[in-house]
Amino acid sequence: MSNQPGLRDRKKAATRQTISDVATRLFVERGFENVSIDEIARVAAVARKTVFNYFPRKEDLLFDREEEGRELVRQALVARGRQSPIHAFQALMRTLLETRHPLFRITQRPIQFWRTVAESPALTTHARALQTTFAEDLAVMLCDAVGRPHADPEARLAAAMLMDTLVIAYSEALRSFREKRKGKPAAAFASVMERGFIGVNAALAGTPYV
Amino acid sequence: MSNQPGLRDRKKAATRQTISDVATRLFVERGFENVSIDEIARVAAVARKTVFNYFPRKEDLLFDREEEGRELVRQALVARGRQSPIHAFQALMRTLLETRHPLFRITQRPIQFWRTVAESPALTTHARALQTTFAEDLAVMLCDAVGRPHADPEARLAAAMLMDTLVIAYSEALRSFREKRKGKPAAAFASVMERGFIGVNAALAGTPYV
DNA sequence: CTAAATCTTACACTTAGTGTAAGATTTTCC
DNA sequence: GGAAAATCTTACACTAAGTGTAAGATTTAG
Repeated sequence: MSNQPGLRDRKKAATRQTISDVATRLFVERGFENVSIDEIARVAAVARKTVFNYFPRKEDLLFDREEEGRELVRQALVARGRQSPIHAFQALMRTLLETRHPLFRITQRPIQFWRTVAESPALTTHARALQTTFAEDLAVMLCDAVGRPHADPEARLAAAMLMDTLVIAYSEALRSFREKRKGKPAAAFASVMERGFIGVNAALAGTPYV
Repeated sequence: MSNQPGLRDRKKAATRQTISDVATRLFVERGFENVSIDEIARVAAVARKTVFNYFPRKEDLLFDREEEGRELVRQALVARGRQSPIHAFQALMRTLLETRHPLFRITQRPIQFWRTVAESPALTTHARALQTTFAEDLAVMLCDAVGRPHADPEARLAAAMLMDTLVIAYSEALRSFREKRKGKPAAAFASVMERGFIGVNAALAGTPYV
């Protein structure tokens, strides 16, 4: 089963990457609404339809790395041993922050990225939708971890609160980075995160999730 | 200053209502994506552009009563006396539930409404965006109540968690209504709500909000 | 090397949403 | 009561996102 990528797959990956790179650059430079798919296709030297082949919606051109975080959490939940799922999740987040994982690292790139998002209503809406989708997926993972049906409201509550916590903590880290003075971004992140975790643990007390 | 509505305003209100009614009926009957603005304009006997005059986006044709809840919360927060803002908010929600306020009442109409939303990706996304917007507005109100700057992460955390709680509680009430057997919807609502409130109060302990 | 599978492309089409200016109606003010 | 100002509706033209289809090009399999 030594399945090397093959020429076709390599070309596809290259095309996809080219389109994504061109689009991201143009969006950051000139704003999401001021760049048309036609222009992206032209600059990437590809047909308009090809852009839609890889990215069904215009917003997908920018948000292209969602699966990473999901997979990280999934792994941590299956390998959690005797820990409760929520504690495993919280431990993972603390580890990612302390080890300066790329997803949590604050540099100029994410600053630019999120400024571009904030300046576009469509992108802001899409980011919110992604957050909710992620929370729903997390809820399903939590249900699976304790063997409850997928619609369990306790899991949904936990997942939603955890995502809120992380999103707000991250946005505080970004702000702390922009306003140089007040301490390190990681400290701002941890401060909000620990407060949120306290809330989640209290809300879920007495359930198998915590 | 006895400013009665006047003919023009009455006509405007009537036109707006007609368009909204026609649109809602068609969406519920045939699905959001299967009804075009052209058709709504035709059935409502109005120009296409007039539809956009009243409802800038297609989604706005369905979500037309957002301001009510906001105003309810605003009132409760200014008239809260010596209560903390979060307790005032929670007390308001309990009252609305116990007094069977229209916004919380579960009948066939909201069931249909939310089924229509659930069947359309665009509407689902829009509903999520509205939830987040509401949470942000609530955060600002909380900040104002205790005299802190608007971006305070503690207020944002509290507001986001409160909104999650209410949305999930409401969706459980809807479900309890659909699956007749298990108890009254209000009980399902209260159960999730009280759990969420415990979490929020724990997360915000030690702050002026609680 | 040929045939099947797959990717890219060109073309045509639907629909959301915007801009503009002209026509119709309401309000205001003399 | 009537003319002018303000406002609403409408027609028209336009941009851009997103979809469907079928033909051409390229890679893969046998």
